[in-house]
Order: sequence, then structure tokens, then C-alpha cells
Amino acid sequence: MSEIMEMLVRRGFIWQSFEIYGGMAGFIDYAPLGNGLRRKVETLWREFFVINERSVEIDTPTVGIEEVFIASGHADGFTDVAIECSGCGRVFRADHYVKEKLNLEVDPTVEAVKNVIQEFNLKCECGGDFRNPEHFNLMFVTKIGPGRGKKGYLRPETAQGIFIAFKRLSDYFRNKLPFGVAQIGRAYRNEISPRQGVIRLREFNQAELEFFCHPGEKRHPEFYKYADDVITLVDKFDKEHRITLKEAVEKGIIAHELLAYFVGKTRRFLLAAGIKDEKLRFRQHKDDERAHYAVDCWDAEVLLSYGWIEVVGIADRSDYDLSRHTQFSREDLSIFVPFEEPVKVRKRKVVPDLSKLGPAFKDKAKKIAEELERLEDVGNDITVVVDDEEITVSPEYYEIKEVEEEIHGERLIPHVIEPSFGLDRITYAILEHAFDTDTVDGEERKVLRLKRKLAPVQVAVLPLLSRDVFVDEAEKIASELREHGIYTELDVTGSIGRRYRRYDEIGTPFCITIDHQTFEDETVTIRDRDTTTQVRVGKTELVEVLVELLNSEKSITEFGEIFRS
RNA sequence: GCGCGGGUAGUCUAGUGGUAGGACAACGCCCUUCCGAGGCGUUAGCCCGGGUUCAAAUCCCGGCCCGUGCACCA
Repeated sequence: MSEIMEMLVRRGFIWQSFEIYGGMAGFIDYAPLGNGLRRKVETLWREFFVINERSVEIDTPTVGIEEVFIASGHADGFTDVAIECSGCGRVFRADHYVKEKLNLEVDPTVEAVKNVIQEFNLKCECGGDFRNPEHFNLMFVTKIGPGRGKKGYLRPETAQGIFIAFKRLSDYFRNKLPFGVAQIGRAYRNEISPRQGVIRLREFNQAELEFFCHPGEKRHPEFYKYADDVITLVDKFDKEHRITLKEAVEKGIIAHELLAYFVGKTRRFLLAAGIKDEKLRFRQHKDDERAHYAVDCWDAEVLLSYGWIEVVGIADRSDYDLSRHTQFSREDLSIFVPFEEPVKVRKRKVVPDLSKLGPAFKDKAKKIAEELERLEDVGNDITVVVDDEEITVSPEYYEIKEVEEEIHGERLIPHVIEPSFGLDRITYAILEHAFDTDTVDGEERKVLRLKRKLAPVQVAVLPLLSRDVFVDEAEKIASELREHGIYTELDVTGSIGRRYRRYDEIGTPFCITIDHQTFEDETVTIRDRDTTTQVRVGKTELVEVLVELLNSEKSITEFGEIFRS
């Protein structure tokens, strides 16, 4: 186990789930400190992507019904059959492999594939035999309700819950584009072989924003905020660029301004969370790498001990999801977008005469009329198709009128830009980038240099000695800090130096020490984790000073005289 | 999923068939005027299941977990 993982487990950031039963790969427990940190990362994310955006946050079920994932395309793997070689261990998608080797279309079912393999004695490229074919899908299946129940899946991403609620959401925003909808929550993928600690989990935390926009207006009014930020980009040809976002858009490296806006915002968020700029890059997905729904995709990658790891995916999903759900649910998920000026259009319209259609066509009359109204610029005898029946309607049943219409807008399916964050990976990356060791008097000191606002324990109150008077005073101060919402720990055990080390290791930015002088002049010391310097501050101003320190990056030396430097 | 290497207190580690040892950490008491001090004491361990054997942490088989290479990662 790496030095940092050893610390994270020992100090209570993360633990292996189901440990007393031997554990299960792909699942972790967030221990007290790790949970605190992740919660704070979520809060920071909300500040960026909900509060300071035209966005709202919702929460939808983690279980989804089968229809959702058929529409979304995630269930395709259902009908995919995988075959694995018993010799070399390679896994192929069976129908693709059969097509390639035998030039044969095979039904993508286990039975059909099995028959083909036997009939043609199909071998692996390495000459090995294939095992029995199996269904291949990374979604967890579940059953809703008793008995045979209804088939459901644990969601593989939070996004679908947003797309499904689109009509309600659009209405909530009074049908005005653009708008964003965020969701923070768990998602599940039944990974074949989860590895690398928290990097690939079977149950993980996502923070996703679906930003719905006009297909022709992929811009953002606040792009100027990030336009001049210099970032590292790796394009789909593996070419590295170190340029501003503005240039990246102008040169067409990033497809459009809105995508670039979210690249910039994502970068600022990650930096605010403590990711190091020099260990951060944005990489464009290659053409064969993109998900089935994406037209362009940029990953934020962070350099960790595991290599460059994807922590955020920023995808232009176009109208893929809303179109698919329109098709499968038969609900209209388009939005009416008014033109700036109404457009006048002259056209010939077919106006059905229901008083004649009715007696002649009886119960079909209504449908025929609807079909007729849909047509324009027609000849004399019109043929329409109603209930698979061709019906010819002669001119006596309708009138053709030349009309001038004002068109006020158009219905269109919004496109969606999706920044999707892996919170577990980000939380881990923050820890790795914050982890530092330095040497003091030949002793190694481990320090977690977390951003102050993310530290799970913000302040530790430490009586210099374990005598009652010191401890009583420390308890009073700790209570006061807690009443003001500061996450405070009180620690009485061990020498003062040992206690400083403890809190350095878990990233606590400030230690308050009660010493002899406290009883002489009502002051305490504040010790800064990163510099280990101390200043003396009056007890009465302590809360105010700490609140300001915790919400800024100011130096403690601005708030008091240096003590024992 | 396949191959290789591992799994002994909270952590790290010694232990090749015969009573499981240490370090650090933690906890208690004493001492102590600021950066892993000291003294005394305490807690705490052989991943799980089966087999071989009089006897298994140790040998064998299977599983689980960790690491790693291949494959997979919509």
C-alpha cells in the first residue's frame, strides 16, 4: 500500500467496504474524515455549477425502469453477447467477431452465437477455444416489486433522471433557454475488474450538470471570465497545446464557446479544490473513444501516482438524449423558441370540409382531416394514409386557401452540454495533491495541505498541559467555536508536538493552544499548519479571526504578533 | 475474466510444521511552559473455507481482498 493510502485508511478517510466479511472490490466506505472532505467538495461544486450558473439541482431515483435505459442506449449491451478466449483471455463482442471472421450476420443472442461457434468451429485469433458466450452489460440489474416484478437497473449515470424530467424542468424555467440542471448522487457500474483503490468503483458519486441550450447558440455570456485563462489541451491527434481558451475556440480546437466555457469553469473549480495546475490537463476524446451519445468530449485529467486519470468529462451530447426519449416515450420534448421578429409566410393551405367528409368517411373523417391539414401546396385528388389504408380524397371535400401566416418561432430539441464530475476521484486527487512531507529536526512530518475551506476538521484546540485548568479553558474555547459552526476537535492526550503532528496529518489548518500566558492576558495562540508559525490573539476576537482565516487564504501574521517563531 | 506476486494487532514488520515476537500508533496514570520527549501500565493480530498431519501462520486446494501485466472501462 502506498504511503498515502496507508495514511488515509489509518486516519479514517476511506476504508474497504464489507471488510469483516473479506471485502468486495469496487466498493469503499467513506470514513469520517473522507466523508467530511467529500461533502465539502460537493458544497464547492454547488457554488460553481448551481449557485453561480443559471442552474437548479434535483434528486431522482438511483433505480431506473428498463424503458429508460433502452431509450438511453445503455441497455444495448443486453443484446450484445461477449465471447472470451480460454487461451489468451481476450473478450470480443460476438456479433462483430463473427461478422469479421465469417462474414456472417448472427443474431445477437447467446444461443445463436453458440450454434455458430460450434458449426464453424470458430477459434480465437490466438488459436484458443472460446468459452460459452455470455451477456455482457455493465449495469446492475434489479427487480421492482414482488413476484416477477418489473425489471430495473441501478443507474449508470445521474443524467438520465434529468432528461426524463425535462418537460417539468423546461416548464420550471418557463421554457426559456439556456438553463442547467444539476444532480449529485450515486451511480453504479458493474465493472469487470475494478482496480486502483478508489479510481474505479462499482458504486460511485457523480456531480453532473446538464446545460440545455439552443443548438445554434452554443455560447455563454460569462465566457469572458475564462477566455484568457491559459490551459493545457491535448487534442484528439495527441497534440499538446498551451493556449488561452479564446484561442482554442478561434482555432477550432474546442468545438464551440460553450464547451470552452465549461472547460474553463471546470479548471477553476479544480484549482479552487486544491488540484495543482501543472498536474491538470484537458484531453479531447478520439473519434473512436467517445460514448454513443457524444459528439465532442473533453476530459479533465489529473496526474496522480496512477498516471493521468480522468476526473471530469465535458461532453456535447447534442440532442441525442432528448430525441431518444421523445422517440421512446412519445412525449414531445421539444421547446418553443420565439424568433426575435415574427416571420410572415405566404402559403397554400388545405382546409378540409368536415360537413362533407363526415357523412362520406364516417369514423375516419377526423383523421383524414388531420392528415389533410398537414399538407400544403397540393394537386387535385389527394391521397392520404389513414390506419395503413390509402384513401383518395377528391377536391369537393376540401378547399385550398392562400393564406399569409405569421410564424413567431420554432419548436426545437435543445442540445445539452454535460460536465460530469467523478467526485470520488476528485476527492482522492485532492488528497494526493495535498499530501506532503517535510523534515523537521530529522523527523519526517506528514502534512495534508488541504484548502482551508475543505478541511474536514477546521480547528484543533490543544491545552499545552493536561492539567485541569488548561483542559477546562480548552473546553470552553472549543464549545464557543463549535457554537459558531466551526468544526472543532479538542485534544488533550500526548505531548504538544505529537498533537500538532496529528492535526497536520489530517489537514487541520489551525491549532489553538492554551498556555500559561492565556491565564495572564486572556490570549491564545493560533498555529498555522503550513508554516508552523504561531500568533497570539485575544480570546474575545478568536472566533472572528478564525472565520476570516478559514474563508480566505490570508496569513495568520495579519491577525496578531508572532509568538515563539 | 486470465497470468504473476502478496495477505501476521490500527499501521509496518519478524516468524519454513511444535507456546506468535517487535516497532510505531492508540488508551490510562505520572511527569511536562510549544513541535512525533521520558517512566509505568493496558488494549490489540495469523483473510475465509476445506484438506494433509499427532500438530498448520507455515504444506496443498478453493474463495475473497490487495498489487501488477493483458483484456474490459458505453
